[in-house]
Formats: sequence, C-alpha cells, structure tokens
Amino acid sequence: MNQGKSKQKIEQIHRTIAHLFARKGFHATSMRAIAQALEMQPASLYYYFKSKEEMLFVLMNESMDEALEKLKAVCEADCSSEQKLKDMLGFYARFFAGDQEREILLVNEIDSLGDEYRKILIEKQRRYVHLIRSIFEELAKTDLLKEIDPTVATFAFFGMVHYTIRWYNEEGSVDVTTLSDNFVEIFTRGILK
Amino acid sequence: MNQGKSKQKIEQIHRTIAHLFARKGFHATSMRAIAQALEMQPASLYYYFKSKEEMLFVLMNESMDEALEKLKAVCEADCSSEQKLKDMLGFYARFFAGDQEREILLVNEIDSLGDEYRKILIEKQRRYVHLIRSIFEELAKTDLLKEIDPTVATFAFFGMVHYTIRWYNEEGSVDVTTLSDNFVEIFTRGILK
DNA sequence: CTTAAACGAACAATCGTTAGGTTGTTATAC
DNA sequence: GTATAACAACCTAACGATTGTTCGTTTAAG
Repeated sequence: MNQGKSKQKIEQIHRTIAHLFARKGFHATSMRAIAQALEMQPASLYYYFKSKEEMLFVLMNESMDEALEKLKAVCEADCSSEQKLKDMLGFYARFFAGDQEREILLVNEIDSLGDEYRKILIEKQRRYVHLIRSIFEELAKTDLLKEIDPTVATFAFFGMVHYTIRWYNEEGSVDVTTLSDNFVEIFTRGILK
Repeated sequence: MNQGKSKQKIEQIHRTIAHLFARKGFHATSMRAIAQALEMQPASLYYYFKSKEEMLFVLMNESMDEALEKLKAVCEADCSSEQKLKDMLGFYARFFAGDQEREILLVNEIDSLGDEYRKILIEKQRRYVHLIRSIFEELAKTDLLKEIDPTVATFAFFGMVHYTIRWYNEEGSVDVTTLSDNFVEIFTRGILK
C-alpha cells in the first residue's frame, strides 16, 4: 500500500518548488536554492526527481491535468451555450486567481522545457484551446456571437485571465467573486454602458 | 558629433539581443550565445554594455520610454473620453502586435533586473498605469462606465493586449487592424450580440 | 599618434549532476 | 526475541561544464 515518499512530504516539496519557480523563474532558480528552501542537500532532490527539468514538468503536468478535467466538466454540462460561457469564464477566473503559483508556471515556463516534455504539454494545451473554441462556435451557431474572430476571442480571454497572476492579490480590495463577475461582464458585454 | 558606436551598428546589436532575450528568456541566453549571434567574441560585448543586466535594462528602458511618450500623446489629445479610450486601445493593440520582441521583455523580464534598474522601470510603469486609469476615471465621471472596478478594467485590458505576443503572428490570417478593432469591440461592448 | 572596435585567453564562481556512503525504520528468518 | 536483510531517505564530496566577466593585446581608421 505504502508507495513510499509520503503524499504529504511530496506535496510540500512540490509546493515549495512551485513557489520558487513561480517567483524567480525556472532558470534563475538553482538546485542549491531549492535544496536550501527544503532544508536538504542538493543531491537529495535527485531522490525525488531525476532532473531539474523533470521537476518543472511534473508541476506543470499536474496543473494542466487538473485544469483540463475541470474545464471538461463545464463543457459537458447540460445547459445553454451562453450559460456554459459564463460558467467557463467564472471557473477559469477563479482557477487562476486562486492557486496562482502553479498556474504561473503554465503561462511562463513552457519554453523552459525540453522538446519531449514540451510536446506532451502542448498537446494537452491544444485540447484545452479546442474545448474553449467549441463554446464560441456553439455561440456563433445560435447567432449570439458578434462577428469577432473566434481565435481573437479565445486568446483575448486567455490573456485577460492569465494576466491576473501578475497583479491580482487575493488579500487586496477586490475579492475573487467580484473579479470573476467583472471578467464575465467585460468579456460578454464590455465596459461601457 | 560622432558619438562613436555608430547608430546603425548599435541598433542592430540591440535588435539582435532583444530577439534572443525575447525568444529564449534573459537567464537562458548566455553572453556567448549573444556574441555568436553578433559574430563577435564575448569580450567585445563589454565595449557596448557594462554588464549583461545593463543590456536588458537598456532595451526595456527604450521600449518603455517610447510607449510612455505615445500613450501620453493619446491622453493629452483634445477629444471625448470615449474617443480617447478607443484611440488608446487601438494604439496599444497595434504597439504590441507590431514590434513584439521589445515589448515581450517589458512583460516577461521585469524580475530579471536587479533592484536599482527595476526601480526605475517600476516607476515608469506606475506613471503608465496612472495614465490609463485616468481615462477610465474620466469615463466614469461622464457616467459612461459600468460599475466595474477600474483596477480590474485596467489589467483586464493589459492582459488581453500583452498576451498577444504569445500567440499572434502578423503573417497569419488575422491582420493587425482586425486584431485592434476586435480588441476595442470586445473590451467596450463585449463579444455577445 | 590616437582611439574605436575588436580579439584570445583566462578568471573565479556557479551550474546541474553523480558516485558512494550513512542513517533510521521495517519486514523476514531463525 | 534477536539477528539480518532490505529499503527509504537522506548525506558528503566531488565531477566536468558553463556562467558572467576581466585582462592585456591587436587591428584598422583618421
């Protein structure tokens, strides 16, 4: 039953590494700095990961799978496409405003991975973008969407949400629900009266 | 009159370095790689820059000054606040869709700078955000703006635009004008009919 | 004769990584 | 119950490679 490497410990290690990678960047974070943060010797890290690159991949892959799973649930729900859009926007805004340090890696560090690792994540990202595009296409089919390029719409949305990790502070004056609601309103109806 | 270091050569050097920093990231680009791209020896770079960090700062500072100047022109124009908003959105979208490699540095590599350099840019960025916020406040005063947090609106817009450099290709199916128009439409009136 | 613009060679420091050893705990054999 | 094997979870010490940078020198132009 025991798979060794107790779940708890592993989770703490992952969290610490994600924190460092997110704050300083992958290349600017040395194995020695990671080891120090975990009160370990650099060599000990190789008991948990086979390389520095694998560290980054494992973290990103976890986040990606989680995001993909949740998004799929929203897309497969039995409701109108307009409701789906709003659900999706809401979920996504929350997701990125919440556990930021993991998601910042997905946005910033894709190119820090080698070809093999990157290919895996790009493929998942492709499925991801496809799911979101499908919502826009549904909207277009029911004639609810303006004549806006679906690609532009998709990435305008990604940009809006992904960028939250650069400025948003959960302890600040804007709470997550307001943020999410504002995003939905801006994206669907715009900022002007 | 001749300040040495002919303008042309310097410009080419800056362009090449910006390209490398933008594509691979600051920390992942070595001085040797830069030298090779310029068909120089690593030591020769120190005739033009006193350090690697100064390279990054000079590039970012140039871009920042350029952006700030242009934005100021838009904000000080004599026209309605709604027109200002649209001008600003248009200018900004174009700015980022155009000379992407310089702007990607502004968005991605702020934290790669040491404290002194970063402080200078943060201050300029502060002035920048303030200019944009002032437009939103003007709109609110004339009761054109919805009840949306101005901070959220500002950064929603930044996000939308800054993210273009991650996906937009000028040679693709969407031209810059369409992109800019779509951004303005989404941001002011939303994607739904 | 000066100076701009480069060069080759080397510097100390740091990088990711590995080899091999030392613990403490747990499961099995006697 | 005690010895023994096995293993997880670390360690120390060092490896070769690469990092940003500096040194003193050379070349070309005015």
